[in-house]
Amino acid sequence: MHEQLKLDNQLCFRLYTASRLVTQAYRPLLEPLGLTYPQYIVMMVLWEKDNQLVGDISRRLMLDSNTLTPLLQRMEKEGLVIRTKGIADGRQTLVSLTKKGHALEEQAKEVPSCMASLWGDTPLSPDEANRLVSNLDNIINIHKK
Amino acid sequence: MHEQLKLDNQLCFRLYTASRLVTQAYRPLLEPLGLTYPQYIVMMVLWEKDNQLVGDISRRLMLDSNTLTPLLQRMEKEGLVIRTKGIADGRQTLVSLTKKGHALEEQAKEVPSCMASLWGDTPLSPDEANRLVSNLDNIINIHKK
DNA sequence: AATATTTAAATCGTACACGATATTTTGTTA
DNA sequence: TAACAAAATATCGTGTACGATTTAAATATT
Repeated sequence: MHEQLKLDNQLCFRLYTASRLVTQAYRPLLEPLGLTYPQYIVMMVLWEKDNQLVGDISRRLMLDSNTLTPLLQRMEKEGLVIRTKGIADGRQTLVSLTKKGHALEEQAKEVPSCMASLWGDTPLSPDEANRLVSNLDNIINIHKK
Repeated sequence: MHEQLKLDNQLCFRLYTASRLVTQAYRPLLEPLGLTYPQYIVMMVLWEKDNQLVGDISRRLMLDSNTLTPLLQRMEKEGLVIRTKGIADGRQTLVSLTKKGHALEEQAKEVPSCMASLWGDTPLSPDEANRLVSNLDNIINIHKK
């Protein structure tokens, strides 16, 4: 047996699992808002700044149009956003919040603290958390195109 | 704007992105083996110990049968594993490596070091790496059922 | 200006994830 | 022991991910 091929020695498996489990933990909080996790992060991008191009969202979330376009189409069908063809540049698509999409921010503002409370008894000090975040940022930067 | 709703303050988004990007980095290494990343971790489980039940793999990878069954069926179609009904307990399904599946370990043993070399110039000391792993394990344990 | 190249999204096909439900077999209980 | 509850997979439907290709519009070249 090749030692390096052991699952327990794999950082990637831990990332994969941690990501899945944390995303699952969001589900009961997001379901009342009618959002999936990917939809939630799109909304966060738009709540920060409305009227962004698909390309803006793409760069921010590091997701390509083959993922974003169908996702945004579903969100449009739900009445959360509107997609309009770019005026200056006809290739672009502008994504804007609807009134309903805007209003959702009020309900969503509770979500982060709810998640935080799930971690209440975690042995993860603020210092440790910062290090974790910066390590993840490093990993992301290594693999970013 | 609600500060906590900013994307940059979200640990989950970093986990999600890091996981996606690292998995993508595996692709060129796994493609020659004819494996996807989820298939690769199933193979790792079976290389460690052959002849395991779907339930064993399920507990190990924390993936349910609704994910594993189709995945294993595809792997069976590729000739990597065989699925046989349990003898003692007829509800169970035993997953075994084929000769081809066994043989693949030889080629796969290069994968971890190839991945490691991608991280060659990473400012991530062994100590830091250990801490990262243990933080991820904490996160996983918090959300494990 | 006509053609070629690049760019921004969209489309398509395949493979996960996962909630919900169904199926089959085993264990339990009245 | 017949009816029932529990367990192990499997199936189904929806929503991502992502490589590959296509489409349409803008820019660069000749």
